[in-house]
Amino acid sequence: MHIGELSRRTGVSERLLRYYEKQGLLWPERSASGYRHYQESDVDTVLRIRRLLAAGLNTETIALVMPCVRIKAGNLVPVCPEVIDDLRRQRDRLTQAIEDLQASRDLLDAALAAAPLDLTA
Amino acid sequence: MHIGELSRRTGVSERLLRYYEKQGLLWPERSASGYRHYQESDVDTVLRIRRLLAAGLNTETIALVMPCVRIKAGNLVPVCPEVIDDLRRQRDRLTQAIEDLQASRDLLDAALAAAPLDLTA
DNA sequence: GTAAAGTCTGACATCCATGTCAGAGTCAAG
DNA sequence: CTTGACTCTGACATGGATGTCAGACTTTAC
Repeated sequence: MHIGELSRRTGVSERLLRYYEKQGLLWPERSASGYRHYQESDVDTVLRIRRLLAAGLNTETIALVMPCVRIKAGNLVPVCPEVIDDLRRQRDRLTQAIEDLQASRDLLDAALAAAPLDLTA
Repeated sequence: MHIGELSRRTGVSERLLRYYEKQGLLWPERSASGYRHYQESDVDTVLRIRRLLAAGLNTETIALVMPCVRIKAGNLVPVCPEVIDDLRRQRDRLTQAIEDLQASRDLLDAALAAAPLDLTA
């Protein structure tokens, strides 16, 4: 599909889709005339990118994990031995981020629990 | 304590402490001469702010939750019923982010598991 | 073959979280 | 008092994610 359709289907502007590509998060094929051509799976990829961004990761970090994610999804398995260390570090960073988010959520839960239950009573 | 000590104890620059105040995340008292005077509990507050920022929240959102958190910590309980919905939404967003990060981490784990174990052999 | 819609690149603009610096006032130790 | 460390405000700067616009080319529909 072309960029317009991907934009419509993901709700992400064409501008950003091109930006993500420049940051190494997407690698659409190009037609002879230069038009970007995306796979069906890119819809999912873009949504995943958006969630990771919303979770506080930057494009550089996301770029690190995307290729392996893709390869795993495509069942090509063993991949990029030279980035194994990067992956391990990334995994640890993800773990830290998860813990932080959980702590934050606990905080919110506590605040909600402290709120009056009879709001409109 | 003054801003310098708070900065040292939290590792957050004075510049940012003033910025957070301007964004409504901190409300230190002021001495007659205008010096900011922070509570012990502000050390914790600042660390919490940092975690929330790292988790992808912006200062505006954090400002929304901080009063409730503070009141909860201080046991003053009932607070801001009008932001309850915001808090719930925020919590759901965090849950979503957590799940996505976990999914990403699982993918990384799978990729790592598929990697050759005899890298240097 | 022409018009409309879609796409390309590249530039400029904005918002947010930060850094840095300057000039002026405050405080504490000698 | 004076000096040095600390603080205040305000301005300018930057990097990252994003918007918008312009000018040129491509594709599709008639």
